[in-house]
Amino acid sequence: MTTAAPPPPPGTGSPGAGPGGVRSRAAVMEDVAALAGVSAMTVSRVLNDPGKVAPRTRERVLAAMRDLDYRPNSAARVLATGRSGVLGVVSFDTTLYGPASTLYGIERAARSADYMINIASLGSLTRRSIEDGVQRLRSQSVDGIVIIAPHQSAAEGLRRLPPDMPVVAVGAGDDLPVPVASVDHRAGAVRAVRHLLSLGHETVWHMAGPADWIDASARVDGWRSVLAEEGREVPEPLAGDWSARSGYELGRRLAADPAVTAVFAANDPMALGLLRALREAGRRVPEEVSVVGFDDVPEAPYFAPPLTSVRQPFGEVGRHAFQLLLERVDDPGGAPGGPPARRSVEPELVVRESTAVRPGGR
Amino acid sequence: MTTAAPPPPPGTGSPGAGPGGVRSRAAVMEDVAALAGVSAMTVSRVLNDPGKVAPRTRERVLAAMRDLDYRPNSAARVLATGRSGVLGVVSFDTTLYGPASTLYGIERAARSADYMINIASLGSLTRRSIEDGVQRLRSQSVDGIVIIAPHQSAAEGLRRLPPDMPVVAVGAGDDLPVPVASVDHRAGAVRAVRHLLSLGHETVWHMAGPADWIDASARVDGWRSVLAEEGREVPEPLAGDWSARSGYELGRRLAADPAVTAVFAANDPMALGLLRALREAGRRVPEEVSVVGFDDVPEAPYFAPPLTSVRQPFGEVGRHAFQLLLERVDDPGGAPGGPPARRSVEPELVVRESTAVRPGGR
DNA sequence: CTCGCGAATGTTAGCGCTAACACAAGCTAG
DNA sequence: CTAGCTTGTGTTAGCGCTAACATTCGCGAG
Repeated sequence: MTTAAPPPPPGTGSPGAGPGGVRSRAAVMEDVAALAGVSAMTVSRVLNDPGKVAPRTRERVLAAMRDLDYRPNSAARVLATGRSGVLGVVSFDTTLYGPASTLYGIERAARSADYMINIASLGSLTRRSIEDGVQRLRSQSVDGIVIIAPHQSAAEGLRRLPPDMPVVAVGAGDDLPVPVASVDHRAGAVRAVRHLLSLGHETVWHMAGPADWIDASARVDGWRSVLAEEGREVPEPLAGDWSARSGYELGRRLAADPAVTAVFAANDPMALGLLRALREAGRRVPEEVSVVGFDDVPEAPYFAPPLTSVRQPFGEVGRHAFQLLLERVDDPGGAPGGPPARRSVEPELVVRESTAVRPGGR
Repeated sequence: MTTAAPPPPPGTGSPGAGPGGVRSRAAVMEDVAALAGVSAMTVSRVLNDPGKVAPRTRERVLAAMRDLDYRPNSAARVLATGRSGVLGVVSFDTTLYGPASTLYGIERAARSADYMINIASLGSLTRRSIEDGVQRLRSQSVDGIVIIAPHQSAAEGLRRLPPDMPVVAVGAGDDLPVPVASVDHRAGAVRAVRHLLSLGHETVWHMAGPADWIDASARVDGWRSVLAEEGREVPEPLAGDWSARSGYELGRRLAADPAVTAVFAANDPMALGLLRALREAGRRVPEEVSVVGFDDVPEAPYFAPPLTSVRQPFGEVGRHAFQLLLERVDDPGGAPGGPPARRSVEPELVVRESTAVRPGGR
């Protein structure tokens, strides 16, 4: 636009005019320099290294910037420095509570460090689409990339990344070649299941997430390990797709089985679907069946009944991801050799009214 | 990084070597040109205007690009052309279902037109913070900005925008100086209220959103106008903050009033809170009280009971916003004089089990 | 009084790309 | 067989900024 557009029609006043002159295009560094009576380099220094400019000069330059409403052109800065102050985020379905909250956490952390966020959300979860997202961000000269895609396919995609681009992953597996910030899903599941066992239930059924999601399988692991450790029977887990709908459909199967007295659902929407299925089957919660969810969405306390759930500190995970990425950006070599950094947060069990002592229990 | 970093440790082969050498820095256009035996300009043309290059040459250039894994540097392109292929989105709390879904819709539309998305999410809704978000995006050289902030303060902020930046708003008021894509909240409220009246309810209570949100007041308007038109009593609306929590708290007041037989809640989470309050007060839904929500979140069919709600086509609104913005970007002058474009989508009422004929009614 | 040094500022060049024009062929029309 | 076009390609300059080096000035040490 700057050079291609014809000059504005004559007579259109003079927006952002300097003293006297008619200025119509946005001010550039040279304009500020001229107005302040210094060279462009000095203006640049005021922006990037104010200590190196004499206070009097600095004031003059700052005043000129204000007068002209000067705003540095980031493209030019990127071209000259190779750094953009922009981080890329690759994410799948930002409509889901988890990804959305994580993204939000990253964005807040980034903002406070004066970084901007470029998002590339994926239409599907495949190695290809992840690589494509990374490439699209790369060509935007982002300084680093956060990948929110706790999915098998992400793990594969992450192994074939360009080595010169700092990348961190959120909530992905343990054996990745990049730093990972995550919630300890396994520990969360352990807490949920222990809670149910402590209420006297013989065993705990599990409504899992999709098998190819890493969070989902970590929760299955945690659930299974507690049952094994305590010598309980391990029922076959049912796999849903995170949606309330799938929770409802699988829930009807569980509701029909009188042996089921405690269910650990892999997320809150599935737990909601399950609650409906139980209600329709005439099985009362928590009197006959106890239910625990995962996520602790803000609505969980208002489910029928209020849902006991494992709270995921998404905001904190987002902050950690940002921190890890920043470390990589500032030190691109970064601890080569050793395994990449992990930063993991323990989720917390929030007990509400959907869990109770087993009917006829201890 | 490019120029500032110290040279790589010796032994890593010569960076950017010619044929036969080890190449370490990313390839640039000049490298591709050399390999293909043409000038950089021809490479540029292959990228931007392939028709102007002879087929044989084009093939050679494309092959060279592949060989070198060449990826154009967008910063340089921006600097040279003034266009970035990036759109900015200013949004408030992308954790909420509405903004998140709209953002997602915009992102999908943008991706299919090869645009990238830069987000600036706001910590608070004030004129200042909106202007700040716009400025941060502007300095990133975005081609245009979508503002998702259906709030009074946005309206104020929008009036003082730089005139040279294409901006569209999502779901904001009617009298804005920029194009607006939105859901017709008023029509949605009208449908909800008419539905309740058609079931025989004498009148309909309203649990509103925050008064300074434009969607909220449009829904209040719709609700009030139907009642007025039909000559019904208009109860005082109760204003919440969109959260299930506020729905619960206000809901307790409504639940205590035996005159209340039908409530229209301004969104689904508030309706959820209300459902809990009614349940706790022993008032059965829908036998004693009918409830309608707004948004139709994916979980609404699994509430207790499944919630009748007004479905907002967020994805479609996102697409419209993107379209409007694209029109502005391609034609910056764009219909000056006349009022800016509006594109509004009618929401749809989805009837489920939370509404029924008034107790003892016709 | 002169040298040297640090602080403040200026100059030059170049980041990678594309607009605008220049040029070299090959062609058709007169 | 030359003017005049079209087609394909190259050359030059510059987008706005900053790294690296160059210059100027003032001041205390020798």
